[in-house]
Amino acid sequence: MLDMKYIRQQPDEARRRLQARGESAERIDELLALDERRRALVTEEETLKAQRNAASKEIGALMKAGKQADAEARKNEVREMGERIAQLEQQTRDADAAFDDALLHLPNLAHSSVPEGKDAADNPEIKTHGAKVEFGFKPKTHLELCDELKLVDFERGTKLAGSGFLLYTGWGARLERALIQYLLDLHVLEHGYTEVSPPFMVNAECMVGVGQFPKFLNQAYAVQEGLDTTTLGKRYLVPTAEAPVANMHREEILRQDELPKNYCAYSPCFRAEAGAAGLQTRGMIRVHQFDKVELIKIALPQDGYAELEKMRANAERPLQELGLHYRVVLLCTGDMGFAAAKTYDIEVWAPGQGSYLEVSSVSNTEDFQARRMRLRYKTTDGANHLPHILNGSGVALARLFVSLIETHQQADGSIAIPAPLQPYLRTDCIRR
RNA sequence: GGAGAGGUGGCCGAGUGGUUGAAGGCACAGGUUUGCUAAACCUGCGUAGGGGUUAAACCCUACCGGGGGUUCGAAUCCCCCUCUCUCCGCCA
Repeated sequence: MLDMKYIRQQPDEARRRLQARGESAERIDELLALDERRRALVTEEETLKAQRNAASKEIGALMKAGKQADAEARKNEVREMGERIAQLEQQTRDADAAFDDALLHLPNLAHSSVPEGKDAADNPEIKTHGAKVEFGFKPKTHLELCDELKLVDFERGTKLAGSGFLLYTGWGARLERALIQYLLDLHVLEHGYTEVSPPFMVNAECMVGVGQFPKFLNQAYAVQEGLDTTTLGKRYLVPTAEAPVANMHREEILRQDELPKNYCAYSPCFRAEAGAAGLQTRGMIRVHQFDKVELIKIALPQDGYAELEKMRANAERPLQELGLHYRVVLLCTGDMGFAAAKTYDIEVWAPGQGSYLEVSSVSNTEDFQARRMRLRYKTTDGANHLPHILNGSGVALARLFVSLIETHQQADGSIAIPAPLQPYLRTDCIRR
């Protein structure tokens, strides 16, 4: 959620920055109009309330003094005032709702270091690590490897839950589990994050807090208890651990010396991908459920961008250790997610696909999410401020799995396991 | 699912219709005393919105889980909802 004071004070700048994100600048003017209407109603309502409060106090004094007749006369006056106030209250409520709805639908504005651009084609590549693997043989795709080594049973995954759901089997299941454990250990033991294991469902408030709702409600899986339709929408399967973890301190006031908070969490991620084009019935690139280890930071505003760089380095680390080739791109204004002010995407090379796969998105949302969830911190002199909230995948698993097996496949069809993973998998090679 | 208890400021905890935004305590900030630390004492200290100011000061409104109602006036009375806790049942 954007700062309305900023929009009121710098409307031209807000218009320009919103436009850079591919949104219509008119939305600022709509918002300003709604804000003005809202404030006019509030002012009128509060003036009347002040009069009523004063009159009520007088009535109390009159009654105490025994002047019943005078008190009754005043009561009649005030009663009429009450009717007008009730009308205004209703109008204010409606105006507030319209204003809030408009504000909640506006995306975050980009940080000044973010390049302007229209879409992914305008994202500058800022770094590459390693090089595309060369094979002395024709490399297989992850689909072939999964079939031959029986790592994933795509048909049965579909049988169990429908297309876009995976059934890992044998070494595939063990590899998935090993990767989760490896990633958690890396971030917790070596990068100093505090591990949390959150609920895999959250309420709607959490979804609003991180910016998933109201705009992307159709992307979520809404849960219902049995056939009781009144419970539909009370909870949603998490699209990412960011939803529960970033909201851990929602509506709290943290002490400045508690920051930064660094959290790391594993969760499965559920995404309906409504309307997404090209959802493959086979393959692991785009699915409705995948595993992910997520990093979350709550930081002082002045530290937000330094923490973003740290987090990006933390997210890159496992790719380096696993011997994977990847690149980092800086998302341009037109390609960023709704809540982000600045985002790095980390894309890992998948030789069988002949393309880079996004395995991590590392963002600073600045105070956008904090304002939505009313999360603040108190400085030592007692002032409340909004912290920066950062999130980053560290990393997404299904695609990491693809890159890993495609990269480390060998001529005989087996897969070499990189050293850091061997203790978790208790083997150095997966073969039939 | 059944029965009961309860949601008050950063925390604990008083408060059953009229200067109660809310006693008291803790925590926190500033100060005094003091070899240091500690202790004691004094002072300050909720959140949000609107108005106001160069900025403050200041003024107003709302908020005691949420929403309605009664009333001139509600933390306080009534109704609904919600969440938490305890016991029972069921269950991984």
